[in-house]
Amino acid sequence: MQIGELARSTGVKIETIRYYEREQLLPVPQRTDGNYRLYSPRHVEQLRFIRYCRSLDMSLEEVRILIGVLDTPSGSCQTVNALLDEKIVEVDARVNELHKLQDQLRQLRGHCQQPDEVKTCGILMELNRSAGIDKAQI
Amino acid sequence: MQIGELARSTGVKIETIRYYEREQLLPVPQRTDGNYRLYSPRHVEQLRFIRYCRSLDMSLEEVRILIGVLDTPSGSCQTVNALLDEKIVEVDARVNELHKLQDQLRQLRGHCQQPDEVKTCGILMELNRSAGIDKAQI
DNA sequence: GAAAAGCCTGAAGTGGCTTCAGGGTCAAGG
DNA sequence: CCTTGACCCTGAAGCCACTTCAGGCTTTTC
Repeated sequence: MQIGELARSTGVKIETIRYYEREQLLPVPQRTDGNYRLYSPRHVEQLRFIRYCRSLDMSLEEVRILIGVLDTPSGSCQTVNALLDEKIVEVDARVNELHKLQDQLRQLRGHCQQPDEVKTCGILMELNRSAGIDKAQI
Repeated sequence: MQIGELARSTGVKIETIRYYEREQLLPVPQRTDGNYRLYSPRHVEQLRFIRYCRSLDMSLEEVRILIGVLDTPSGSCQTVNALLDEKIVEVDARVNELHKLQDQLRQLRGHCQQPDEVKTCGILMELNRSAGIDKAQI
């Protein structure tokens, strides 16, 4: 299968596939006489694995580590556990941050009910006020 | 006040301040005879404004727009409202995504209770399985 | 007068891609 | 046989919001 079909069947852009190869996340594929890349089912599998990990918010470096772990089946899976635990903590923290952000944004939006002149706009006044006291809050 | 003091009093790195100047988010400051930047209280205010907007997840481009709006006090604040509404939608969407992600990560973590060999690790098996059926889910 | 602290510039690096410029290859149709 | 169009190739640059680095000047302190 060549790169276009791999791209279609995984929903990953051609450029991204080539990028993963450069980054050594995908094994170097065979080539045709015309220098086209030729992929095996193994590549499809690995590309899906990468994208699934990415959808779990893992960095490419983390995916690289996981692939390394997968390639040494007799080792311990400690690394995997640690990585996942850390990720869970990170995501929880980010969710908390975003919840606070939601509150702030909605509160800010409440300051301007009807469009008005800039100089009397409640949002802009509030933005400036908050920026001023920001340091005190922290 | 020179750049170091501005940095200390706002908690923004010196390099970041210079970067904002290059990006035209901060007005060009005066200089001393020795070519050191000299900032006024106006700069402190504007820098705080920028950082507060950034803490609300706005891009520098959006901050640039807001600063532009602030500089024309007689205009309408429609832009501000629109920008904020859009931001609220974005953040809500991101929170929903992250909630799903939390579920997935915790479920995945549940597959490995005690550290074991890679080849029998529930997490890695699950990761591979999920990657495989991922397309079907979507 | 020398060391240390502070400041300057321009360029390059970060991550995870995307886009661009300028080509080569291959199958189908005229 | 030739051309058109779909498909593929490479290397370099662009994106965002900074950060880091290399190499050098200025000011303060001892």
